[in-house]
Formats: sequence, C-alpha cells, structure tokens
Amino acid sequence: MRHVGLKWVMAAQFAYKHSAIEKKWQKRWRKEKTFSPDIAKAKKPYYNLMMFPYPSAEGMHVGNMYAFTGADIWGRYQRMRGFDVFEPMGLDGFGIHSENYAIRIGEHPTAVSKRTQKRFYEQLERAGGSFDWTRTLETYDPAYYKWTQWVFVQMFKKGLAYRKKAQVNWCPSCKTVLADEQVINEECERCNTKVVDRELEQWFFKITDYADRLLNNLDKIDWSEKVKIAQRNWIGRSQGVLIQFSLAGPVGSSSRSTSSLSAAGTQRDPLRSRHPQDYVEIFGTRPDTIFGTTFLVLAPEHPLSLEISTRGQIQKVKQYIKTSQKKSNEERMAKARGKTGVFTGAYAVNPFNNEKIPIWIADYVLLSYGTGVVMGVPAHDQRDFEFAKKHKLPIREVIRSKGEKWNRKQAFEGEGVLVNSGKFSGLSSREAIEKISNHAQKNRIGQRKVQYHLRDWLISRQRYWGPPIPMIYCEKCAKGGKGEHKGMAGWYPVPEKDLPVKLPHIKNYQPKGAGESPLALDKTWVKVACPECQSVARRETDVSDTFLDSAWYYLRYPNIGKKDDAIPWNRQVTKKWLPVNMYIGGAEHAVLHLMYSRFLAMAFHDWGLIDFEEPFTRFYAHGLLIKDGDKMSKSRGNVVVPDTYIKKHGADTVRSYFMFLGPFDQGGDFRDTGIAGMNRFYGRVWDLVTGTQNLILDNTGDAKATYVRIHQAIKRVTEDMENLRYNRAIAGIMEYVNFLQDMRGKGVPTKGKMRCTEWEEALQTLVKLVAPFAPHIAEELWQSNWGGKKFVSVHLQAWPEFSPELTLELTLEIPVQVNGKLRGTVRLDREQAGSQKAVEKEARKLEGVSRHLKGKKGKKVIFVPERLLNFVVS
RNA sequence: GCCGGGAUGGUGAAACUGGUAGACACGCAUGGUUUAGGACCAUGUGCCGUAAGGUGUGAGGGUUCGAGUCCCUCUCCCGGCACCA
Repeated sequence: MRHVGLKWVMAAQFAYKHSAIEKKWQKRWRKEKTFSPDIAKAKKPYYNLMMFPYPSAEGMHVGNMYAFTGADIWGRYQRMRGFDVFEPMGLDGFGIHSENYAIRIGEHPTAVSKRTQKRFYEQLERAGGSFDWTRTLETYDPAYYKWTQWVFVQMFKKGLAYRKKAQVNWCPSCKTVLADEQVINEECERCNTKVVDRELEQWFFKITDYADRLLNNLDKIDWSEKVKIAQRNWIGRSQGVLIQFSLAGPVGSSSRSTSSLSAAGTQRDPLRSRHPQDYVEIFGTRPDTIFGTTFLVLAPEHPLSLEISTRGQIQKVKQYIKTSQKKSNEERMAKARGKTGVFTGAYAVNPFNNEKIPIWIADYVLLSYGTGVVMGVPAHDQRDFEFAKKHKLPIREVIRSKGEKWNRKQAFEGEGVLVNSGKFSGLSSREAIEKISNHAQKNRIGQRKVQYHLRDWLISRQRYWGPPIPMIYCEKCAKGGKGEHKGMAGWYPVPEKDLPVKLPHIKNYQPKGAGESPLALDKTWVKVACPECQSVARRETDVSDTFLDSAWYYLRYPNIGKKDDAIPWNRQVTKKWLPVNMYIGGAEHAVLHLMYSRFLAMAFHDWGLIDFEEPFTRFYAHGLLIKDGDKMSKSRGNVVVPDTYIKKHGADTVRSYFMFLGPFDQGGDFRDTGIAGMNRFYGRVWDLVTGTQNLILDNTGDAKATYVRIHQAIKRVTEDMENLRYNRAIAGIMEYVNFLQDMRGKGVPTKGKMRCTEWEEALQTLVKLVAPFAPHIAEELWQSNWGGKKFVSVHLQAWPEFSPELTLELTLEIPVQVNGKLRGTVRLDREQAGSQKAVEKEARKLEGVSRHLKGKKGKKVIFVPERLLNFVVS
C-alpha cells in the first residue's frame, strides 16, 4: 500500500523553491493592492497595529521580524475571518536613537534616515508582512511632524504644556535631559551612562492631571495583565493624609521674623491665621501610627530646612545640605541604608498628643514625593527605625500585632491594634486610619490626600534630530507681562498656519552639552517675529521627546492621503477605524509609549476631537527573541539579521520557524538549528498538494475518518489562532499533514478529472490553514490549483469552519487503571465508550488488568464516560 | 524589600474544567535509497532495566480513586518597581 504513495514523493522531490515564488507574489499583492483596504468604504474595518520600529541602520533584525510576524499572522487571520484589515507600517526614526547612530558613523541623520528607510521597507516586504504600502509614515517627515508640533501647540493652548525650572535627569553622554521613565537604575536607557541631577528650565506636559483616569480606565481595556500592573505601579497611587505639625521652640537664625509660637494649635481657625512657616506638613499613609511619631524629617532641599534651623545648628545644616546635594544619585542610593541626617535645633508639636518632637533633616526623605516631610515613627517603619537607632531617638510602640510582643529588633510594619494612642487605643489599624483621618480633617489640622508617583512628562530635549518645539519667546511681551497664559509671560505658540517649523539643516548637529540644543547655533533660524507684537523674538531651540512622535501616530495612519484639514485626522475615517482593535508590541513600552499614548488620547477626547478615551482596545505583549540568553543589541554584538535566512530558506519558513519556537508571548532564544526542519515541512506540504490532486480513498471508512480529521484540524488551529498560540497552531497543522500523508499512502491515484471530494477539501483546508504562516506558498498553491480567471488572493478566502459534531472521533481509546496506575487501554466505538458496562467488560479481558485484580477485593470502580476506567481494590 | 511570571526528556516545548505526562518538532541512533556527500524515506528514542517491571513534571508535605494541574512550606531563575513615608 505504502509504495503507491512513495512514487509521488520521489517524483515531487525538491519541487518547492521559495525563490521562485516569494518575490513574484509580493509584487502581485502590491499591484493588486490586496492588503490596502478601502478606507472610506470598508464594511468591517479592523485596525491591526504593531509598534513601528525605530530603524537602526543595520536594518531589521530577527527580533523585529519575530514581533512583526506574530502581529502579521494575526492580521492575516482576521482578514480571512472576513474583516477589512488595515495593517500599516512606518518608521519611528526621529530622535536620540537615530541621531546617536548617525553621530557614531559620522554621517548626517538626514542622509542616514534616507538609507535606512529604503532598507527597512525592503526587508519588511521581503519578510512577508501584509502591510498597506500605500499608507506609510515616518516621524521625521515634515508632513508628519507638522502635526506633532500641532499637538504641542494644542497642549499649550489648553494649559497642559508648561515650562518650569526643575531638577531634571541629565545624561552627560547624550547631553540632554531625560524623562523619569527613560532613566533605568539611575542610568540613561539609551547609553547606560549614569544620570546626574541638573536644574534647568524645561517644558512639561501635565500628565498628572490624568493620573486617576489613567489608572481607572485600566479596568476597562483588554490588555495583558502584566502591562496593566506595570502601569498601576508607575502611576503609584496611594491614599493618605496630610497633617500639620506646628513649630515649637526657638525659631532661630533666619532673618525672617515669625510669630510661630503663638500658633501652636489653639486658635479657632488655625489654618487661616498661620503663616506657612508656622507649621510643617507631612504626608503619610499610616495615620494610625501617629502617636508613635518621635521626630520629623525634612528633605534637604525642602524650602523650610534652613529657615527653621536654630543659630546653633545652622552651620551643620548648611554643611549637610551641601554634601547631600553634591552626592550623585548613585551615592545617595549606595548609602541608602546609612541614614545620615542632622538635627535642625527646631521642634514641632504633634497635634494629637501635644508632644514636642525634634525636627531633623535627612536625605532618605525625598522632596519630590508627598510634602517632602515625613513623620518619624521608628516602631513601625523600618527606615525610621534605622534612623532612630543611629541618632538615638526614642522609639515608641503604638501598634501591636495580635497577642505577640514586639521584639524591638526591627520595625513592625503590619497592621494591628493601637496602644499608647490616647482615646484611639484599642482600635484596629483600619478603624484608626478612618477615625484619625476624620479627626484631623474636622479639627483643620490635616486632610485626606491622594498622592501619585507619576510625575509630569518632561518634553524638552537639547538635541538636534527631533521636531523643534513650536514656541516663540518675546522679551518685550515678557516685560509687559503679556503672554498666552498667566505665569508664562512672553511665550506664544507658533501660529498654526506657520507649521511645520522645519528643522533647519545644521552641519554640526552634535549635542553641545551647555543645556542648549544645537539649533541655537542657527541664529537666523532662531530669530522670528513675535506673533503678538511683531517685535524681534526668538524661537524655542529645544526639540521634543521622541515619545511624543509615537504617542499619536496610530491616529495618522488611516488618514494618510486625506487632504490636510485643521486637525491631523478626518473625523469620519477616525470614527470608522478607531480605536485600534489590536495593538501588538513589546512589554518594554509598558510605562513609556503606552502611557503617553493613553494620556494624549484622553486629552484629544476632552477637547472633542475624538470620541474614545482609550486608543488601544486590546494590547498584546509579545515576548522577546533573544540570543544566547541576552537581549539582542548592538553593544552586545549579538544582532542577527534575517536576510541570510530568508534568502536560504524563504520568508515562509523563517516566519513559521519563529512562531513554532515557543509561545508568542514568551519569546525565545534564537538558534538556527531547526530552520531546516521547518523548510522540510513546507516541502512536504508542497508535495502533498501538488502531487496528489486526484486521489480516491479506497473505502468509505477512510473517507469518513478523513472528514473527522479535517474538522478536528480546523477546530484546533482556529482555537489556537484566537489565542495567538501560534506554536500550537503549527503543531496542529503538522499533525494534520502527517495524517494526510498516511491517507495518501492508502489512496488510489486516478487519471483525469475524477476527484474525491473529501480529499480535495482536505487539501484546500490545508492551504488555508497554512496561509497566515506561509503566505507565499499558500498563494502559489491556491492559485495554481483552485485559482479562477480573476485573481482573488488566498488571503481573501474565508477561513475554514468546522462543525463540532464532525470533530468527534469515531472510536475512542479508554485508559484502564488499577488503583490509579495505568494497566492497559481498550478501544471502543463512541457509544460503547460511554457505557461503564461495555468498557468494564472489555477492560477485564486485558491481561495486564486481570493480573492486578486477581485475588484482590474490589472496593469500587471509577468510570468517567469516554475518558477513563479505574478499579480501586485492596 | 514589594509586585508579576516561571521551573516538565539531550534541546525548543505540549497537556481543555484534576483523568493515558512528554503532543509537535529539533537532535541522536539504526536501516533503506544514493557513485559519494547532502537531501529524502522508514523505525526507535524520558530515565533505570536484557526483560518483567520500576520510576519520573524544582524540593518537601497535604487533599483525592487519581495531581504537572488544587492547598501549605521552601529553593532557584526571569521581568518590573523600589529610601514613595
């Protein structure tokens, strides 16, 4: 029987040649616009987006291809499910990453980007993505960044962009400031240089205004839980209270005279009668521990730290502030457990027990969080505990855990029952938090407060390769106190008709490091007429953060080609295509790109420009393809480019190989062993379809079994596709192919037109199932076997459907156990397999089973219909 | 420290609501085909054992007729956050 099949195999050997078909179909698809949906008329729009790459000039590496392949397979699958899939591609090539590369190779970024663009798009097409090549965008294209600048202008107009002097993260190597999110372990995320603090005036976006919505909306969107958690952590909401501690004791050396002592707590309306310097305000999340406060600590940078210090201590305090400022962040971290500090000489009064407690200054307290002052509760906070031990401050227990005595070796940070807490003693921590907060609020000594870790988004970059921030500063207006917004006298946005503010060509574009962008070098460019008074003004010379480019690009894609309107998108198109149905990208952007994009969408929504708040309905984080256990990167020198593999084995093989490596959300380690195996598999698929069109299965039993297998295969692959479990889907297809090969061995070849319907259907199904993974092979096989006169791509064919009742096996194998140990199996018809009687009868006949039952007393028999039989004996 | 995710053959990995652990591949071995190599085809392949059989999902305990899967304790690895009060 077998040899009949073998003849074909030998005849068909080596028939599959990827080089002959891949380019051919890529050209055809482009010509036919197979993957360009009709944006205006599409009936079932589906926006399948993947994170656009920043093009390193080496070109696309296998890590990129891995990510895009998985996303593209999703798009192709949805297309076959009947959707008008829009799958755009572009380049995020404006920004530090591209500029740094240009500097390294000593070429101008304009020239570099021209080259990388060509190379990247070529590679992407060769890798077999179903992109809409009629709608690409590059962030460095003035037609694009015109609108990035427009976004900035709107942010300014709506009061969400502001300028302030602030302590910012400065990368000495990139010579620019960085957003908090771009600092990883105190290092610049781009070049791993230690970041230092610098005081500079910068542009910020008020993302903190949206903190609550950014947090709450997370519950409404279908995103990887991992990413949601990362965002929640980053937003870092904590519920607490602000409590005012009056100053007591000599307020000293500063020239400012205060009337502080009188304010200590007894007036009717203390809030109003006090000067701000009469009290210090703390932020804490554990008001239940307030009776355990034995000292207060101010951050060294706190404005009051010098003011409250006494004459005797002021020199020491000054010295301490100076040294802690000089410390780099790194040192401050390294000494994290050192708990250095200095006493100010001043005292405060705990409003809950009127106790006089000392005020200290220590750099374990951060100015940037809360009020920059904490209440020191050494018994119940480990940091305070260490500080108290070191500086010999009193430690008082006020929370006791159930029945246990506190060991005094380290702080007890858990919740418990209050002791030594006046009238609050005996309450549980939970109750006390409530009651103490209420008490503070009622007596005007404090209030509830929600505190976020999230800070405003630092937008300015002192670099060349980015969109110039479209702002103008007029000195004359500034002097006159005129300006678009209060508090920002002299600042005007560039009028929208004048956008884009084109990036001038500057030969020496390298960053200078003086806290100023190289754009400042072009004096004629800087000079501009004030939009308000027409006198000579100057342009802002900083460019905006790369993440602004990518925070809104998804809105642009479907609108490319639309005539420019007053806003960068057409409302109808946007309504039809957005929000994005599926967004696929790396989890490394969890707190950067994804947070910024959400923020801007909310702002656009609030201005009435779009009607959704969340830009990405579904986000799926793919895993990373790594190399030898390490992330692929130029600095590690382990970047693998897919070109040679594509050339050797074909894109279809490489794509499938990547997806077969392991679960898509898990990534994997790139090795080239095994690619050949995938190629072999497609050789078999090819031979199967091209070699055996005319086949009659020799009996109806085989035909029936074939039908069951077709439906089982469809079911399995479909379910796996739905869950993006491509590795399983491919395994399912392989099993199916293995089965078909066996069937072919049994079949009888026929001449001429005679065909067996089941077989024909089996092959068509195979080609469709394979199509998302191996688009070129599928197209070739489809067109040459079932293609009509008019070209209709296999990728527009309907995904095969299955009937659940047809997936049921005709016979079932039932495992038989004795005391839970497998002793044999019986094969029965479906009906019999559901009857305990029938199964038991067959099972007892088994030698391996009867042997273990002999001489034993039967206790019971467990039977799971169609599943299992277990004899329990003793 | 906190929050996530993991740990299954020589390797990548499967295993639906607890029900034949290792599907599907890679690799390896043997045989076939081939002038040779490669490619291709067949068979085998968790471990110990000639076999019968035993044993086996990071470690230990528990629940159950039955545990990779559920519960408790612990170890290690990866990712994120981190002096956030």
